[in-house]
Amino acid sequence: MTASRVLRGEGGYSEDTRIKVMQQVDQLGYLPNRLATVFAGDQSSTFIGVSIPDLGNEVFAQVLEGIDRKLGTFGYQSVLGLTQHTQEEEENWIRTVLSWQPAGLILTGRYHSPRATDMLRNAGIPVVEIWDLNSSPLDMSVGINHFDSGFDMGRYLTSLGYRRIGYVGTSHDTANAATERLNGFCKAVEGAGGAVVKQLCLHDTATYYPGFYGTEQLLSAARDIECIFFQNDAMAFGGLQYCAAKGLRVPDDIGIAGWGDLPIASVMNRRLTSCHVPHLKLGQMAAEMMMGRLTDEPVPTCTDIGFRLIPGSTVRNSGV
Amino acid sequence: MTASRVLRGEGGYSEDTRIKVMQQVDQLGYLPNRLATVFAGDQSSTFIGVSIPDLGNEVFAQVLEGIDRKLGTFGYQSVLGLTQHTQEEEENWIRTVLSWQPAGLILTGRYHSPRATDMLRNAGIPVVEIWDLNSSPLDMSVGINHFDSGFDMGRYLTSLGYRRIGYVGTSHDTANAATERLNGFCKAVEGAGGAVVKQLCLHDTATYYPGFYGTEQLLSAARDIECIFFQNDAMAFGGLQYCAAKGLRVPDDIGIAGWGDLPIASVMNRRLTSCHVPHLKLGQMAAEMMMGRLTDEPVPTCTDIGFRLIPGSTVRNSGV
DNA sequence: AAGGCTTAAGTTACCCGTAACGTAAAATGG
DNA sequence: CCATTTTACGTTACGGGTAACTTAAGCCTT
Repeated sequence: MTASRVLRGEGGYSEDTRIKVMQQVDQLGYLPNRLATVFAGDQSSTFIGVSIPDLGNEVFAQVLEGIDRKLGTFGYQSVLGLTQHTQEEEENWIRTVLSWQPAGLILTGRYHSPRATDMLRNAGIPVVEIWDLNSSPLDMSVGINHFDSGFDMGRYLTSLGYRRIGYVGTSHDTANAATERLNGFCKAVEGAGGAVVKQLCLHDTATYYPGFYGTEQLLSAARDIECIFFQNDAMAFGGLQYCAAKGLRVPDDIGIAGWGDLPIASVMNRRLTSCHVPHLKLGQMAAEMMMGRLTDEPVPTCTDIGFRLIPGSTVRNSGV
Repeated sequence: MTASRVLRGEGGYSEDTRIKVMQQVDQLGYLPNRLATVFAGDQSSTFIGVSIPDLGNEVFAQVLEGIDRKLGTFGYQSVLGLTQHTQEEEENWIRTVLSWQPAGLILTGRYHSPRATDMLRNAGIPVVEIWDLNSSPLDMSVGINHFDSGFDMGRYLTSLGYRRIGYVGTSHDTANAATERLNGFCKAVEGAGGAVVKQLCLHDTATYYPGFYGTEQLLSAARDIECIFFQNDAMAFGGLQYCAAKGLRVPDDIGIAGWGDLPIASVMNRRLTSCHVPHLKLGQMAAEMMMGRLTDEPVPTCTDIGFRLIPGSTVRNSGV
């Protein structure tokens, strides 16, 4: 009992006792059971549940890295959940992870099942919704406005004279960030007198190879496409390679635009037209907002982390 | 009390009671506190601590994905630890995560601090050491023999006639997998009458851009290098781009070999000489071994997941 | 030297779910 | 119809750490 005092260093014991206790601790290899502390309700746990769609997407891997590193500096741990973009998996994961009394949750995306929303509200713990900026979040939110980023890309491409544009992405839940980007993109393109002639939504992962064969499908379905906007950079690289393999010159024969600005872009000889999002910073900010809330500091409810359009050289230089 | 029975469905209650209990559960939004169950010692937790060096490296992100998905199918959760390749961070993380009474641990690498080893032994829970195959593991191990994979690459490159070879990697703890690969590589090269003329170990992350400028450094220090072996594919891509930028033809002027076979390789017009490791499968296997041990099934102590040399076309075709 | 004060250490109760046991009522059986 | 079994539900105790309280010992003051 006195041992508990010694280990927490709260005082009320003599130096002799402290030494005796520490000797026993060393000798027995004693590790405190933090479960008991949390269970007793004396303090909250140092778990933060973090749900991420998948790690095959480098972007989310970096967000998670940012989160976990920042949490680590505060002595907190991430409990991971890969929810594969589905609300159902997210709901199940939330139920499970809440039963472990986490100190808070960080969730990717703004759309949750009704039951999930209920549980989150009842849990009474901080929740940060990331990725998709949510102006009326459950609690806190950090991310970017995907609609706007798609819109900006659409405006940029049409400003270069592109009118007949294609889209290659993947389909998962309809209400996700990529769909918002596509919506913003279409709005800008159509507003400028262009047309998104074909939208291809593959039932596959949003990675390199689907980008490759998706481009093939798109171009065989609509030969007169002048430019393709991809769901992300990985798919755009796949498209770029398809063009190279088929002898299509980029940007002379066709324009290519991605989204997300993968690290590999930094060493490519040709800069991919894309949209940069500070992934690592996004993750760190999410963790900081969480920690701020847990330490009762004033925390902004909503943080727009911002994006930056990268003109690149895989689209033509200026209007025709 | 009867409620506990109803929720666990263990029987011994009437249908009327069941309905009444479930109504209350729905109404109150009751979620069981699994902490209490574990704490009472009636069952073990469903946490598995997973330590990974970093997620900037796509390879480890995929390993983690494999682990977490597989654990998820068994109703287990990963508690993440990014240990940045250092034993000290690993030890601290182990101490913390053990205090949460995890059901088991999955650790990257075979080298742990003495205290960490003590804690792991005393914890009395399953431990899987991944990545670096460990023939005498603490408990279980799954991975590949990195020395052998480096050796194979060295033998392959010398078989093509390369004699003056360079290496570009990063330095972290000396005793890690990349170092083992380099050791195997050097042994093979020297055994075949070649020489690893310069080994560059950058104090940076093992990613694209360090591969780019590392190549510059290496080539300016040793101009007569015929071929470069990189710590991983990301660095090799950086090297490839450096060569392209400087007008060095690959493989005519210089050979380039990476390691790890990144997904992006699948769409490159030129196949990077590399070594394929089934990352996702490695992670899944680690999770399966863990679950097997937890359900008292017989589990192999050591699983060699295997690698496959990819000849690629960034080195010359055959001996000079 | 008696009374008050400080410090060190021990005791009790609680957190929540469940194993183990207890009990009352209903069902079964001879 | 009473004895026995079964069913349904209640009670108690426990796990490990700690807040709150109690006790014992040491110290000082007048």
